[in-house]
Amino acid sequence: MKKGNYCYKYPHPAVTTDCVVFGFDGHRLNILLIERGAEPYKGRWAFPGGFMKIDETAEQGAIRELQEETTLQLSHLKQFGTFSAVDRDPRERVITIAYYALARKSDVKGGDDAADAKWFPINDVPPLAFDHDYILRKAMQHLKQDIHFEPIGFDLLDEQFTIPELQRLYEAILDVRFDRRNFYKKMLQAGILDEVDDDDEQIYYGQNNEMRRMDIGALFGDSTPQERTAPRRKGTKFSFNKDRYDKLKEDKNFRLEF
Amino acid sequence: MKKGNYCYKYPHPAVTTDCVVFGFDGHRLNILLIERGAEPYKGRWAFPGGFMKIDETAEQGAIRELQEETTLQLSHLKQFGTFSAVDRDPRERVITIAYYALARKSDVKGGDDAADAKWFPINDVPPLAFDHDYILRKAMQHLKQDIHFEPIGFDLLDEQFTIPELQRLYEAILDVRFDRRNFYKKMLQAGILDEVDDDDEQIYYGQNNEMRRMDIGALFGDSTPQERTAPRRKGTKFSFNKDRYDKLKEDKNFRLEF
DNA sequence: GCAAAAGTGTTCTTCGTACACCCATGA
DNA sequence: TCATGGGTGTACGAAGAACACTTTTGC
Repeated sequence: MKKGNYCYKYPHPAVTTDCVVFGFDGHRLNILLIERGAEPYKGRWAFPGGFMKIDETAEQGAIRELQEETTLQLSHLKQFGTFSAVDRDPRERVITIAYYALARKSDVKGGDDAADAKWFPINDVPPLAFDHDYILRKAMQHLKQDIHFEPIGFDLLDEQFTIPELQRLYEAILDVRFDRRNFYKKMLQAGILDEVDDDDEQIYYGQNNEMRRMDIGALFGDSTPQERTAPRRKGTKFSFNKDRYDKLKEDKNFRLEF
Repeated sequence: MKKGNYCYKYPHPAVTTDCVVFGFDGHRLNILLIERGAEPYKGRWAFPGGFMKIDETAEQGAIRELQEETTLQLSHLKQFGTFSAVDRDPRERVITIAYYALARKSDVKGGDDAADAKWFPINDVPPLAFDHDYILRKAMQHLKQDIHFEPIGFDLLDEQFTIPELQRLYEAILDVRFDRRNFYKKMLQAGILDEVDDDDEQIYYGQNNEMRRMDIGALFGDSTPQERTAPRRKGTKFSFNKDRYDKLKEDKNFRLEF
């Protein structure tokens, strides 16, 4: 007979949520960790998370804990596993429902209030509390799997990004190298990126000559992107056109794959 | 203050496991359901499952409940989600960790002891208890996703199977049609199937003439499959060579995709 | 002006897709 | 003998992989 105010006929485990927050610094994939201030594992780093309340869903709990501990307000959490090893918490039986989330650099600004929250490059993570090392490996596996087939990478970049930035992101997550030229081709031909007109500098457009045809956009019925007649400037920004992606995915059995 | 013998400072949800068992009858995908004998949802059908014990992992609990309720002994359970809607069980707060499992016809034999367990074609499922309709949709999504890239389909067929059987399975799960000839080619060229020599009848081998070259197997260094000189007999059986699959997957970044 | 990164195009090969015929089996 | 399903080959086109050169930018 244990003490406490909430009693049950059979033993109940405690239920927590944990959230693996990924970020991208332009070159490496990072995760956001919290330094534990209390036992067990005091002083070790762990994922933001905590006990689920009895009147909230696990996802609501994860969002709440994330906000409380890091001030980050993220809504697109992806549940990737529930971990239930019997001895994973020395205090009592605790199972944890794990999510991952993707944060933009712009999300993070101002999030530094949380003094004990810190970003770590994915390849340089300290030993974590509980079974969080294991959970991290699983999170990475799921992120790799998911980004392979869904355009979630854009959630790690700012609204506007360059193709090389995007490539570095994919390379960091999947731990592979792509040929720059093939990456360009694939991304642009996919037809889900909008070129952002940098208002100051339109000099380069319509300037040049020799009708260098590019069949990008020839596929789209209604939308008629500007035909390129000159090379893009260095550092040309693009944005992800989610509407068009959704439409393509629906219409054709289109799939952007990496 | 609730009554009971196990008391906690904060409220704890109950934790159950549920297992969506898929089977294949040669033409359609089926799932195994249990008729509930008690309230709530008495008389409705539900997935085998039940409360997780305090000293077992969720997976162990799912395996145990499955065995108890259906006599099926399956070990390759795949966790695909944890469901935590606040009102999903009218009795108390219950979250459920959901798995799916794949059963062979040979597994099922003798499993009929469980009088209240019954197979239902996936397209003809009665209204289910709790949120199990929703969970079933999620299970299907995950099965489709998984079979796309992992050779789990073989776990639904007997050890030996014909290519058309395999094709019907894929078609049933993915709800698509494949061209028979292309399906043969893809499967055989993948190099993960062993042709089973039907001991009675080797008549057809080495019999015929005109050196019909097939480059199947030319890729494998050590293993040297018999070169085909005559067409296979109708109903030729194959088996899945997991070792070779694992090796291919490792060596090359090989991936069997559907 | 030099190094590092950005931007572009072409060729070859691979793979998916579409498609036609013969054989075996059983009603 | 006819219908149904099983087993095999071929040809075309799309997409991925390999690959070189020019331009821009910042030290």
